[in-house]
Amino acid sequence: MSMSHSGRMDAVATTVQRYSPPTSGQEAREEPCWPALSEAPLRRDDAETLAGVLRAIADPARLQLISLIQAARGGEACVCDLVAPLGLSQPTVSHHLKVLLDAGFVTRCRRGSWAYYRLVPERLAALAQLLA
Amino acid sequence: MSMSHSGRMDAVATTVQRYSPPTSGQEAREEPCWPALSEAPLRRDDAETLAGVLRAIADPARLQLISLIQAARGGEACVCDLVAPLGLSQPTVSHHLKVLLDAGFVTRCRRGSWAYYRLVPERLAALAQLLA
DNA sequence: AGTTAGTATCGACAGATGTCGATGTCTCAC
DNA sequence: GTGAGACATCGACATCTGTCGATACTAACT
Repeated sequence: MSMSHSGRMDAVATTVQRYSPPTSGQEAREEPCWPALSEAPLRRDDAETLAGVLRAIADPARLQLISLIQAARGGEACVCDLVAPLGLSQPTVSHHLKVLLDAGFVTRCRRGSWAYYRLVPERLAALAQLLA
Repeated sequence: MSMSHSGRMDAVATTVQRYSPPTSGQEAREEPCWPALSEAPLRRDDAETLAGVLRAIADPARLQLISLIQAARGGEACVCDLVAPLGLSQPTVSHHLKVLLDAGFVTRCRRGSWAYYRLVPERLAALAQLLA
């Protein structure tokens, strides 16, 4: 409520469609405010954007990925640590991580030849607040 | 928090797969507790159940339905009131409402030849709490 | 009974999605 | 430079999903 809450979705849309990976590491970006679900009526394009974000986590493999990354030491995990627990092929895991990345639920950080993924808890929190 | 929070998913699963419509009207049922997303690691079947619930609302038409029902007078709306705002055919709207019904996000109550749908706000709230 | 109106179900179809093997890209070690 | 390992991308395929028109069902009203 302290921030402007009436911003439209356009800014969010671009953020969601392709979540720019932090080119140099950290994340220090505005967490966007979606229009609350209780603010009816929801416009069609707002609904599409919101549905896109929800669809990103409406998948068992991706939910397990979120869970695994959160539980990992240091709050980060690389792909090779996630393949076995999921029981899926490496390309498939990479694909799911990319979906989560594009939706802004995780960030990627390359170190050596490994790619470490971390959660963006504010993203989940924002979504939760929106549903409540 | 007052209720037992460590219940497994099995009971939930059946509730989710086919949400028994209140045969005689009211809703007075246990709202199930999913395993929190933060309680890692998430089992595969738990992830599937949770993903199923999320998929039910990860659709623009269904999000708009939720929004429209909530905004309707008396907190309820019949199908004929929802067809026009959504711009979809009546069978399609009926289909989406059934998805929401099966997932427990709405209840149905027939009065005359109309079918009135209401939200189950606890369902959304439970989902929100789970993501946070 | 017949008619009308509101919903639900069915069958079909196009488009989206999850999955994999094969291959490309990048980084490090030798 | 060569090779090996970690990850991403590509192409293909089967399955799932949203959508509609047609039709069946149900309740009210003549």
